[in-house]
Amino acid sequence: MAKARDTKTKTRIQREKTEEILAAALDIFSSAGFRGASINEISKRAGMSTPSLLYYFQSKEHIHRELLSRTLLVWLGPLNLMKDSDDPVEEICTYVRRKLEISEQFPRESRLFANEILMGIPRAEQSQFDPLRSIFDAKIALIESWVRDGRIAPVDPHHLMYSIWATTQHYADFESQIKELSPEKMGTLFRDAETHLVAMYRTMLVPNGPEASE
Amino acid sequence: MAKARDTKTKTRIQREKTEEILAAALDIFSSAGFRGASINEISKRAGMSTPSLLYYFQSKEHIHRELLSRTLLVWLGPLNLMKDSDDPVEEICTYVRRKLEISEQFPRESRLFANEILMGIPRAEQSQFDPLRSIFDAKIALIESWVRDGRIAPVDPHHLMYSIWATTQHYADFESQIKELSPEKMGTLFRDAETHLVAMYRTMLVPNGPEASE
Amino acid sequence: MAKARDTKTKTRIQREKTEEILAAALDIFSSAGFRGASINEISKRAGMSTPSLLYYFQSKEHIHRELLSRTLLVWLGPLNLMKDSDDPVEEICTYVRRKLEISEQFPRESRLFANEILMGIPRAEQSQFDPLRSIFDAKIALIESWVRDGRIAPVDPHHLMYSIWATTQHYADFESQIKELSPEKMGTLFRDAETHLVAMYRTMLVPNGPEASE
Amino acid sequence: MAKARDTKTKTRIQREKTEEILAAALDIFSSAGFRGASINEISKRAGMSTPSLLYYFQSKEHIHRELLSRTLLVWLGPLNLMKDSDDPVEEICTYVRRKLEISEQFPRESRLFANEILMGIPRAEQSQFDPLRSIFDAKIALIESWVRDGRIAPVDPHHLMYSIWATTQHYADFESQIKELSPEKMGTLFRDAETHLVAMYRTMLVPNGPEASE
DNA sequence: CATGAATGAGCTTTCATTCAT
DNA sequence: CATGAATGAAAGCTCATTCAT
Repeated sequence: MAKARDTKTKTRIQREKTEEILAAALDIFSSAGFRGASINEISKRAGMSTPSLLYYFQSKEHIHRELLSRTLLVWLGPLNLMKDSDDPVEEICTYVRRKLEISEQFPRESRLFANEILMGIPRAEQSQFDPLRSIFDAKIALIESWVRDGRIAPVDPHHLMYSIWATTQHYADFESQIKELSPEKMGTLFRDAETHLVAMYRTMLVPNGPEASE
Repeated sequence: MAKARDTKTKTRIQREKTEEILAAALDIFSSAGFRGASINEISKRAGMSTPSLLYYFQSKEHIHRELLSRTLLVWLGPLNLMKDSDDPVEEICTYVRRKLEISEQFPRESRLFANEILMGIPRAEQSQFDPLRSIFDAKIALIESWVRDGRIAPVDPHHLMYSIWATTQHYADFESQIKELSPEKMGTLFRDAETHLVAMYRTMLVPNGPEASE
Repeated sequence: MAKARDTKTKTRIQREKTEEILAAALDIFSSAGFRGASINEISKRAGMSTPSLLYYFQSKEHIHRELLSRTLLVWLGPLNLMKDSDDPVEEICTYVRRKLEISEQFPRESRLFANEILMGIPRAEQSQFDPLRSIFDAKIALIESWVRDGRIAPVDPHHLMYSIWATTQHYADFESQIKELSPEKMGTLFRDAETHLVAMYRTMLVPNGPEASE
Repeated sequence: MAKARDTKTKTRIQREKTEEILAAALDIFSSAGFRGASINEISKRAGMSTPSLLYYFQSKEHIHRELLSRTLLVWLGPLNLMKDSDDPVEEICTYVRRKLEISEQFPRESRLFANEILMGIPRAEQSQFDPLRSIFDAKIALIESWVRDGRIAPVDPHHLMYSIWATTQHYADFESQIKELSPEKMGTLFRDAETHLVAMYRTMLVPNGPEASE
């Protein structure tokens, strides 16, 4: 009845342990997948016994769920920042830049997220992805309005979004392949990627003058 | 001599069973990951006992290895077809189309492949990626020559390739996310994606400003 | 109904195959024990499929049983040759020599036999050891008569027999230990053993003259 | 840290369980051999679940290794006690008596040991026999010195040792055969064996012909 | 005769989880 | 709070054996 997970108000020590567990779990889950990870391994990396770990989290799934929730927040950060603007092309390019930065700084989170989707979103409850859905719809509407007003080139907003996600997340999710194929480019990978992607999306999105359209 | 896997020349029944196992294994591996998949589940789906399955494949790893090899062949198909051409922009656009078609027709293979890379390409499977490497280098050199000759817009060949892979594979690998976010678009997903991607890469690659085009 | 094991009259080919199987099985059983040996391994070494092997022998146990029977015959050979004689001491020494020769020439058989006894004679039916029992009793009686007549020194016939068996079989059964402890003596092992053992038993058995026998 | 086998300092319960497991394992290993024994059987006899057993010992091999180590200590006990002495013949006879006592009191250990050697001392366990080697060499040298000084009859020390081992261990290792052949002698088996063996080795080792004795 | 094919039973081991202290 | 102890379930895999051809 005194279990950490039952109380809303946590002591400092409880919060610290929770973070240590999540840090360890992120390492393991992101490099072995949910099924490939064992809570023994996680507890060992977190420097505690497995029963201790399960004192803080009801089950392996609960740890994973919490990690996924946090990852989603990180993931949504750049998207939340995309607002209507005087310069929609640059607004989108900024989104690309921020999204790429997330890949660079949170590659394990990106892989955790990718794995979840790759496996068909099996565990996460519908509800976990709800925030994403409503924000996504809003931003799609925003881009649609930009297109409608001729402020960016005509483009399918959904596929634009998917392209941005794909290209930016690729550098985190497929890092091992990139390392395998072009190890010599790793030093400036994210800088070059930014240059490349921003150029690509800018070229694509700059609207033709109304006279030259078509 | 006694076991199916020992013989080079397979009987009809061996070929059939082998294919049935691989089909079942592709289902399971692509939706559960290597560790998440159990050979019990695979054998059940293939309609045979687990020892029967192991009569045809030495181990779980051997099944996975074979699947990965075949997947790599499929994966390399479009890349192999990319050749020097009078119209390099269209050559690349054709590559994009073919790569997208692979995603549409072999989504499970794509996810198997993605999972492998996401998990960091475990050492055991590394050598399997060797053929990819040499073909990749050749095609990078080809694109470089097109850039050098001014036949396509200046672009970093590596990042162009990564972008193409990312954007085309996304439709297979992140399908569950797409279904979650825009179920109403699933009907024409790949057609729309093709339109979008081909437009994007064409815009990006056409060598000169619009005034000088053609 | 036509199975080889059912018919008493075997064709030449059947006899050959049977021998090949037994030769392979002796190798495996003697170096891995009954449980440690697998019929797959045996059939592979015999150069045939496992079902073929089981065509000639009903089961793993049947192979083992046949091997054990044959081994017993070999084992009994020297004992059978021990007869009443003018010089009982030499008769026993000759038995020692012959028994040692068996160890030298049939070490695998000796180990098979030893393993069976070590494991408590679990499989062999009572009946298999019956011939040994009656011959043993006869020879014990013979030795007893020699002792009674003062033709050899007073000795407990049972324990004399056990000593001879122990010391001669040791060179086959514990060969790996001897190799480990005195590899430099392996070259002349059996010659030295013979010298040593014959001297030991002769010293022990030579009767004191009647006047000196306390 | 979490597992019993990781800690150097064991709790009372750990020591107890460890001993229970080893007791059960000795029963099973000595009567079925390493391969023939299953940890399921061992855990059942020890009154615990198989995972519990594996909580105390990493693997089947580890249990066996520990048993073998302990057995070697018991085995070496009498040999260690053999020292230079005023009466080398009696010293050796005492060794024989002690060795025989070990066979009587630790027959399962003797069979475990014998089985290991019979199977050729699998590589994994080889290093465990190192202590035996050095002690053996020392005692061989001791006996050699006795021979050199004429304090015992000329004898090959290696073969003397092998004879002693063979004859004393025989009563443990081949017990089932003895029971089969002379059940009526089981009551006084070890007492008779001692009489017989001590007489045999004394006769053999007393340095001079009977005329000069004392 | 010979063997490819098939499988139930069993093997060693791992894992997520519970419980008592 | 923390952990030593315990286990049912399931994993990958081996094995002796059967059966149809």
